[in-house]
Amino acid sequence: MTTPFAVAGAFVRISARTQYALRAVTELAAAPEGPVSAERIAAAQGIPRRFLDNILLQLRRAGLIRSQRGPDGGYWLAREASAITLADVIAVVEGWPSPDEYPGVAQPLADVWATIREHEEKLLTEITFAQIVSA
Amino acid sequence: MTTPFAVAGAFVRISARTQYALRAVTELAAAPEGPVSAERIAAAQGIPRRFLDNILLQLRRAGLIRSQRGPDGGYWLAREASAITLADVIAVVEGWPSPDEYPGVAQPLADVWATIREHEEKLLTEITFAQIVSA
DNA sequence: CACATAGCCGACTGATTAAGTAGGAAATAG
DNA sequence: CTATTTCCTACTTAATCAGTCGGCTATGTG
Repeated sequence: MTTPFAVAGAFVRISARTQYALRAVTELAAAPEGPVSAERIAAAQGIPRRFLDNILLQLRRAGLIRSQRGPDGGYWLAREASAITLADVIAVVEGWPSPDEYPGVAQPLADVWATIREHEEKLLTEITFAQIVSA
Repeated sequence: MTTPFAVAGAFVRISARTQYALRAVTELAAAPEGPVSAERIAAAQGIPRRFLDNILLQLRRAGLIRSQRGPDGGYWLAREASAITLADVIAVVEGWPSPDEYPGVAQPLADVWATIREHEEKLLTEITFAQIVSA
């Protein structure tokens, strides 16, 4: 990753951390029953190993995934893939920020952002990882 | 602006520079005939003066606004407000980057970003500053 | 029990970008 | 000629991101 932000549009910036998180969860959703090691996820998705540890830890603390230590340990989804949305993951690693104010005549701009945000939010809360892996 | 990014959503991040640019153009769109000084814009929109200079320069070089030096000089729109879209301004200060690849099973995620991006782009290229100031 | 495996955890570093500043030069109106 | 206001390059500072480090803790196997 050369640029700090991977990008999908002028405004739509997705941090490497968020992408990695989404991809890791996707990997878990696609895996058969049983734990998947961080090592395997890292290899499959080309994610720096130590960084991934870090992210998986965060996801586990948030209750999205579970883990098991020791040999043949690893990670798995805490709920079914059909019950985890993209928004769930994003909320954990990025948080959902709140909009800010616009002075005077520029106030209507805020409505535009709100529209974009709502659309984004709708999409992300509707798409589950079950859909992602079956696409 | 305390945070580096003002934010409209989890992914939709708008830099201060871009916001200032949009607000400055909005100010020009709302103003009566004749030049508006950077000083006035800065005051009306709470934009750091020197920073604004910088941004206005960029907008002028891109041909979106025109300027006049000296007393009672200032800036005005190069075209009618109804012929300048939000996307025009954003393209100048941010540019429109291209999407990137997703490995293996996570590939469908790219489609989601694409959807978000398309919606965003559609909106931004449709909304003009005439609409903003009359909202 | 020893040992290998694999997750757990906080702190830290380096690079990049964003945000804003500085110092003046060049025009233009009165 | 003086005040005003834009023009322009370069610089400084602060934040964030991306990724690393070192070591600890749990757990299955022989």
